Amino acid sequence: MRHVAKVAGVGIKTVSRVMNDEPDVSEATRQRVLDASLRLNYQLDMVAGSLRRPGRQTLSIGLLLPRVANPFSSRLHRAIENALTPRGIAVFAASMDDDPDREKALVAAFLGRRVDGLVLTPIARSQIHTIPEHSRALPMVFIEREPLGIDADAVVTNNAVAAAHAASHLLAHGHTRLAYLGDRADIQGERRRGFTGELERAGLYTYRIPVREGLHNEESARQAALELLGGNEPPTAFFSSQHFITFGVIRALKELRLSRKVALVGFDDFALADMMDPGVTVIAQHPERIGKVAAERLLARIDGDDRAPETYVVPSELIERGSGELSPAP
Amino acid sequence: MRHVAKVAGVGIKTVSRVMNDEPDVSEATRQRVLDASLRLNYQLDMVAGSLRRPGRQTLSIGLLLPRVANPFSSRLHRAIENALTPRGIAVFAASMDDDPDREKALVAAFLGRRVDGLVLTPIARSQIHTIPEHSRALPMVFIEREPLGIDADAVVTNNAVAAAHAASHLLAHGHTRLAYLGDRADIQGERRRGFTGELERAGLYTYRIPVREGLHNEESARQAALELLGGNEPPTAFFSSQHFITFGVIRALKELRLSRKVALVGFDDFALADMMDPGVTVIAQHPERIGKVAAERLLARIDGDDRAPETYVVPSELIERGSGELSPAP
DNA sequence: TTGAAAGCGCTAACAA
DNA sequence: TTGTTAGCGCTTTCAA
Repeated sequence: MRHVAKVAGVGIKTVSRVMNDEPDVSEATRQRVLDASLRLNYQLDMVAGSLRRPGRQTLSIGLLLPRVANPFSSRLHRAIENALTPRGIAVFAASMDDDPDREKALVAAFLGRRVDGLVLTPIARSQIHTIPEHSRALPMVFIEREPLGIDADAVVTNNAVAAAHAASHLLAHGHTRLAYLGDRADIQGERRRGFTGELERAGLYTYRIPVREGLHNEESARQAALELLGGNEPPTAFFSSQHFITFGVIRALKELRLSRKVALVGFDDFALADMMDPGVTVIAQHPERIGKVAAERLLARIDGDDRAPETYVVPSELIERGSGELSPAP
Repeated sequence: MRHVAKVAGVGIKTVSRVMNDEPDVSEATRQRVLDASLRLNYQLDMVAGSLRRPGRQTLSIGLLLPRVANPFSSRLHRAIENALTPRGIAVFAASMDDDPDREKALVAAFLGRRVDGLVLTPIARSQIHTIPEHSRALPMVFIEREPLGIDADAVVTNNAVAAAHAASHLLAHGHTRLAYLGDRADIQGERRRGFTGELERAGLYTYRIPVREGLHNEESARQAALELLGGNEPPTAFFSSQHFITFGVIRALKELRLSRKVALVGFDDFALADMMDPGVTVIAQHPERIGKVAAERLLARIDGDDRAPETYVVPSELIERGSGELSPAP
């Protein structure tokens, strides 16, 4: 920049003004500076600039996802990118892999890079240990789960209501022997409670409803489904709390040729769900909407909004495709 | 940092040494500095540090993907993250949406943030206009396509060979009326040439092979497939150059109840491909492998490797699942 | 409208 | 082993 100033025959501050499109520069000097910067292949250094700028903004944010390659995460990522790119904000993205230590390390890495804000899907039960004290005031938005031990906005799906809806949907089709398959009990507890709560309200003995949690992948979900279907009093309907669990159930049902006999409602929509046989009824979350709301909240906080933190609930949608509308064999 | 130094009663450089785990600090002073930094909630500022470090490394790279939410992109992203996180390098990710202007703007945004390297899946035909002159020497790795107008490493799938393999696979099952459905002719030209080239070698009149390109989404692929199937001399086998085109063909075949009559081989594997009816035969790329190689090349370049750039070819794999093994009706 | 000086938080080089 | 000084490239402040 100093070099450009010299070549253009102006002061260094004038170059800064031109590069940042600040007013009060005569068109003539503007042109001279632009010419010089082009000739010298000059490019403004945002990193150095952020050091002196008030608030030290870096125009970057950190995004902590369960896994960048998981479809829900990546759609969320995209929605957030869409909202931030127009403001010139770049996104650091990282995967946490259900590992609280990794979550903590990644938060530290982003804080060290002086991001202007953080969007995170928390893994750790409480954020007291993941967010160091000196950064509690950093603009932050939590997704999927409200923060514990920290005050910040959150954007969540209506998990309990949606799961209850799935339960009543299956009840309405005549099922009384239902089963719940889920991942981590702490994270997806809302879904389980919504589901079993509704069954209880309907007068079912919930202790007779098998609840299998801690299913971390497609294969363990498949195993769990096979086991239940092989037991006595096998379920006539499944509810799965996550897309890969749904995949496991689909496999189990297909293997046993029960796809058209046993009902299934899965949380999370997925590609080609309607092309399966039968089509898979799902509760579709709206990652695009969730990401958009989260990004907007983050921007508002970055812009100084200091209202009390709120939790925003984004409704999901039950999409009937066949598998959830099967009735139990008489 | 100055503050921590004062509280610990040491020089500022000693604090720097401790925070960066440099040697030659006595355990006693180390502890005093650590105590002080904890008491003051101090956190090292990497942004400021990068300003003075030799080579000005920021420990961040830019990753330019077609779309972060597309499964191929996000798996690639994950593989790159896996290779770079252990080195403490953070990843800026962004979507280009097939828009050369956006590509250029994002490159500029990352360069302005002084990333240590760039991984990109180029959209623009030539990179002369997207990579400004002053950054031609920045460590860079191209994915899916070799760079034009710039010298850099590239990592690609064996597109032509794989597509030729798909062609011979379909020929071996007795097909003579085949069709090719593809996205952008410039980007996926290798696949088309590999496919039609093999048919030519087998003695087919390739001018009679319908080639539909420019299919930008599932719906246009579906339309194209429906049209071909409704014409005279409908194809008995399809080759699709990309996962969403495969989806469109699957839809078209299902609508016409031809899923078990007309063969299909799709480029790119996808979730539940084996659960379709019939299972979908695909050429599976290995984004994990591609990403790993790309990240390793980038790290090598960052570490000063200055050998002549090379193109690395990562083999793909034809996975038989049924749809590609159907024979034409006699 | 323009420019000079100070300093953001840090690390390299060198001195003690 | 420790500390001092200079300066990375920029923007702010303030003076011209």
